[in-house]
Amino acid sequence: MTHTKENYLKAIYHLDQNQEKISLSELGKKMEVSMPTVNSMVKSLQEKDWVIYQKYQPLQLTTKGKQKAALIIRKHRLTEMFLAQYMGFGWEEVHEIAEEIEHLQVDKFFDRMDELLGYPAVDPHGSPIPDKEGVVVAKSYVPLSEIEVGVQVRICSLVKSSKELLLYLNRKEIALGTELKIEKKEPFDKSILVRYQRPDKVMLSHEVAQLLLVELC
Amino acid sequence: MTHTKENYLKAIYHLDQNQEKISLSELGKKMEVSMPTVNSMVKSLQEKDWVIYQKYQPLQLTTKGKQKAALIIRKHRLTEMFLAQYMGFGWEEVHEIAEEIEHLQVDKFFDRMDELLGYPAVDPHGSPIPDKEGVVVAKSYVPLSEIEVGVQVRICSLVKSSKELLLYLNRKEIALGTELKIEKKEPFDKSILVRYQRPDKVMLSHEVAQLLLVELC
DNA sequence: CTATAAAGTTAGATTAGTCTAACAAATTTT
DNA sequence: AAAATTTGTTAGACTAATCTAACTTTATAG
Ligand SMILES: [Mn+2]
Ligand SMILES: [Mn+2]
Ligand SMILES: [Mn+2]
Ligand SMILES: [Mn+2]
Repeated sequence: MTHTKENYLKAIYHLDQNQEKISLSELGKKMEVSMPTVNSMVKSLQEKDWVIYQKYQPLQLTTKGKQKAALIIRKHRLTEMFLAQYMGFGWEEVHEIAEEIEHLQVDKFFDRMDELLGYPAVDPHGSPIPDKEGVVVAKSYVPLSEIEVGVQVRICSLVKSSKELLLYLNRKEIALGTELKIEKKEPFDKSILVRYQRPDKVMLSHEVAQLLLVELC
Repeated sequence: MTHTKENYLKAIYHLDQNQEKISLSELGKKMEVSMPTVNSMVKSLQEKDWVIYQKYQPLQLTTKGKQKAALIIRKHRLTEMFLAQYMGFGWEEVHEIAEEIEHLQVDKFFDRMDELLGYPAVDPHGSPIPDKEGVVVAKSYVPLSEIEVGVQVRICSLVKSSKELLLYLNRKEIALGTELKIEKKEPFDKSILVRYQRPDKVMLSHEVAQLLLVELC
């Protein structure tokens, strides 16, 4: 399995999480390649039994493909955790580096990271780390946008951890584990006013609140 | 620059250290590829101005090529040091892992390792780490085999750090920094008897003694 | 100084991953 | 239902890295 195919498989896996059916054009967009490229790639992924594909039909990951993808994601997330915990990188820096490291073939390296980290369950963005069999145990959190006024919650994960969001949260001093209380909800734009370890109350847009996954506390 | 070309360049660099002239067949042997493969590769390395090459003539690294190679070796050795110091890998394990990691393109990662390690000058086998400009400052040590009886020395580096040698040294409890005194030299097979932090004296073959680079202490 | 052997080259093929251009099928809009 | 748009396919080309087979040049050994 090549570096390239691993990235396709991961992309398909992530698309699979959000939609049931995966179109070639979506995959092409995500991978930033032309349609003929994606077309020939899915044929070759099919030959390895990682996807099911028929002309003009949407793409589907096989169980085998899902597992393969999960194992790459395991490497990715373990790496992110290691970069954050052991090397002092910020949560907004780790993804880019892990994107390369995830393709290393030497298992020893990832096993040692796992051990040093004490077998972590989640990455620095709160996403679950698949186990060595490729099984993912994901907790079901609720978007902050759906919490009622007066309730106290803890930030546990993010829907999409784009660098921009992470830098925004840094500026607001919001991190995983931050506990906050909903002070007020503005019906007009659905923005919310929250209070946490800062002196002043902070306003969060609906857009942001939708991306923050929380649990009650 | 691809992963593959980086490995060729490194191989040429290492051959260059030992011999003046580098033949394609040697390079082919080192890289475990056929002669036509090595032939077409050197042509392509030449186009990038990393080597000088003319039909039927031995290969030569350009200054540019030497620098490129040194920067890859910098990544390799920094990685080895990090694996040993921060992740608890043995000196016999690090090379194989570093062989993969050295190709990562993300400079941030290597810079952070360098910083965390306190800008080390040598790798876990005592080989010098080239600086960010690709300049190598190599100390000139002496093989243990050339030291006279009665002299006290410190092991500082190895001529060739094969896994087999490293495991042998582990068994003998010899590491970088080990200080030893030559007790006796056997003229017949040039083996030497040494004493160090062990209760008993230890016999080292000429073969081994040639590979251990020492300085007086 | 010829005859082998070793080293190096060329030609041609293969696989992986990519592209553009041209066309076809499916979907959406009018 | 026809037209327009989007989506997907095919054909053909390119680069990188590799191989085998056949040949040539250079080196070595009688
Ligand atoms: Mn990530
Ligand atoms: Mn990747
Ligand atoms: Mn090494
Ligand atoms: Mn390598």
